[in-house]
Amino acid sequence: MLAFMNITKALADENRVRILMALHGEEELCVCQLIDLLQLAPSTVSKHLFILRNARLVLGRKAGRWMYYRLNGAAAAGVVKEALDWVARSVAEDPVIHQDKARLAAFGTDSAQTKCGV
Amino acid sequence: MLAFMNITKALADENRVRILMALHGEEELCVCQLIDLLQLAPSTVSKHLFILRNARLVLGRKAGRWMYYRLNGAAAAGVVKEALDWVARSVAEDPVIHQDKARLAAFGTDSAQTKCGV
DNA sequence: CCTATAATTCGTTAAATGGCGAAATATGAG
DNA sequence: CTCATATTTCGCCATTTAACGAATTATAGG
Repeated sequence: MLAFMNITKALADENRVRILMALHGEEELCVCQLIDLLQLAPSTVSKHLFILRNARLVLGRKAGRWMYYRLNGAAAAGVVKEALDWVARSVAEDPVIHQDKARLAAFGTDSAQTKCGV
Repeated sequence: MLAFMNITKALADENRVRILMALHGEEELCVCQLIDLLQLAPSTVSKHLFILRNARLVLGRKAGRWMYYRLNGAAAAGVVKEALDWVARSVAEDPVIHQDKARLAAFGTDSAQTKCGV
């Protein structure tokens, strides 16, 4: 029950759902990209990522100075996988999510914004 | 997004998950049975039910002095149905939920506890 | 070694949440 | 009508949560 409640609590925040959906489109993203996307303080985004990691919804990989996050996919428990699928199906068409995807695509082509060498 | 966040916020409380799972086993339950199950003040349970109803996870039916609640099943939107299925699959084996089911079954046979004529 | 940068941890603050009891509402019984 | 009962609404309090900035940690580069 604890693991399940960690997941539902993690999903009960719009910014964390936006993070999950941003990762749903991309292979992985570094923290600075998520900071740029959500327009929140680095410490705030870091805490959100801690909560998502704690719920096993995302996985982190450290590479030099940068920390990359991705969805917990194949290795994830059934509960986690189903949660991620449900979220993706439910908000894929949402305007906020679409806007985020467009913004992320812009980062990709705009070399000035690409700080972390992605 | 608002509707989806209403669902995730509704699921982010253990007592509300217990209510959903109690309803998953039974056709419908009246508020007094849920009060007895959760051992919470009537006003507290009522607020939880409001939140679940607001998220469209449950439906209410008034019958005389009693209010009966049931899961929002066939009539529910896809998001809601998938949420309920995910919850059921995820916590069906949880000891707390099992205990609740046993307790509910006891209510059924113990006529002293059965206040609302079910 | 020293500096700059990415990310996290810590401490604080404002807002949201869950709990209760009291009061209000609605309905059935006498 | 009046009383008792089931439920909800309201007001309050304690706890949790999301946000920030400052301080800390880790790493790359000069």
